[in-house]
Amino acid sequence: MSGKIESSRKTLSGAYQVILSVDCVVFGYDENDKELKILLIKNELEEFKGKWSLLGDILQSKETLEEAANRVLQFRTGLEDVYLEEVQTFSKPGRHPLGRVITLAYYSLIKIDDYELNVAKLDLEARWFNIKEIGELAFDHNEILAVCHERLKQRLREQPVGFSLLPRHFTLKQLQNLYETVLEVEFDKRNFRRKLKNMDVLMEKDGIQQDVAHRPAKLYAFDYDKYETLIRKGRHFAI
Amino acid sequence: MSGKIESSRKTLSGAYQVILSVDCVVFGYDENDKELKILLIKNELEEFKGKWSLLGDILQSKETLEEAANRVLQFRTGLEDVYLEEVQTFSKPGRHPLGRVITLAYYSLIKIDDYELNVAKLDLEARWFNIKEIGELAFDHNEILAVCHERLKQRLREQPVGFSLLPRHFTLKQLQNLYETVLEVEFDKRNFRRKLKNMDVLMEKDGIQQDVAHRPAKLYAFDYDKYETLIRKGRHFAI
DNA sequence: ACAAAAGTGTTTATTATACACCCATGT
DNA sequence: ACATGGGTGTATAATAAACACTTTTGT
Repeated sequence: MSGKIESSRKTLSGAYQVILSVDCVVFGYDENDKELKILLIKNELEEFKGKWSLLGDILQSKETLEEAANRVLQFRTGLEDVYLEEVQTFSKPGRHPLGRVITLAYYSLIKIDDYELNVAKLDLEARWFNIKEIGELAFDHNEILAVCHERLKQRLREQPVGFSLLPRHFTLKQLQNLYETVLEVEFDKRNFRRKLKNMDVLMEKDGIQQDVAHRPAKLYAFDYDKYETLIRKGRHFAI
Repeated sequence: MSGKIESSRKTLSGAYQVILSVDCVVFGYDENDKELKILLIKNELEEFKGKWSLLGDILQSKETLEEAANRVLQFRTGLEDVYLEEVQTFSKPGRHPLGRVITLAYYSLIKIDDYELNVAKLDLEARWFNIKEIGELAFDHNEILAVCHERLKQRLREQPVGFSLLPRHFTLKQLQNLYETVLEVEFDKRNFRRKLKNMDVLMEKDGIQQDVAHRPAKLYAFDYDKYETLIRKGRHFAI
């Protein structure tokens, strides 16, 4: 490795340049199958014929990386204002067969129902995959997926991000199912509910669950103001 | 923002390219003054005359970003194998006055004593600054510093990274001082020691503190094997 | 003998865990 | 009436927090 330091120069002319891309692991939670899913598209490069890829694109000149990631999400899902978090770079010199492309991995959480509403309009070649049944992806996307999945699990335990995967109104059982599925653990129903009640970050909604063949459950929504109050008190969200 | 998606193309020719740099917030802990310090160098661009900068450089063709960050650290401090963590990108189009330069922020933890040993050899224009007395830096480096400082505090609470800021052998008081300085809180001595004892991640060393005008304290070192055992048991390091 | 920091236990409050039954609804 | 999931409380264990004195060393 060279020990030379380039930034001592007073001009940028001739400096080594790269193509920067963003790749986004789009997570969705399927309540029927109780599965965590990710959205993939067919890759178009000869080198990766038949393989699936994460949603990505090359950074454009007038946007930040986060804006690029949002643009990709908007284009591929029709959704705006989705939860998006930068994860890390993948910069091995050989990771792209056609040249030096360095990618920034993001993960995103979307309400799978909202997405389904947009599919018809978008005429997509995208598909949802159960995260447990992902084969070999293009590029280093399996590695990116693994890192993002790990990050999601970590965040889910310490930040109120899970609500981004559920409909706006949900039952406590749905919330518990989500946590159990993604974290691959089981929680005691009473303790889980007590924990939520003690943190006091949910608001009760008026309606109740519809069309179920048993006692309908109460509906809740995440209450951001209550969450801020929790944080102001120096407490943390934790499951 | 354009809604076009470029990655559908089957070639990279003509794609928008950028200069990628790494910038590293180098933290050191000064035991005498009980201060968290960072290492800065004089900026050389006309636009930032007299301002100080983080340690950085432009990514070269055959290295990863992490390798670039290590190269910068090696060049500027003479140290290898220092703790280094990727934090986040800074990609606003106008952040560099001479062109589109996107930077990857890292933070690094070094043993300030080791560094001092190397200063003579290196003939550096670098200086340590108390993190509480940082003025206006070049570029968006104040923002980068703030984000990295926040990240350090967070890591210090949940990961055994603090030991990278202390000499290999340290007293429990030194460790507590470090935590109190960086986190800006105070801990009860007995509770702090009990917590460390219960986690069982330290090994006792044979020697004792030298040249102090009071009862000399026992010396300890971080024990990575014990830490791994802790993790294997499903427990976490936390202060 | 004095100064200065090292080292050490107990009590109390808080939080986490384990565990089982009755309730409301649709069929 | 029965099947299905909804909803609730208590006892115990583990962890965190608050708090003060004796010990060892150098001067």
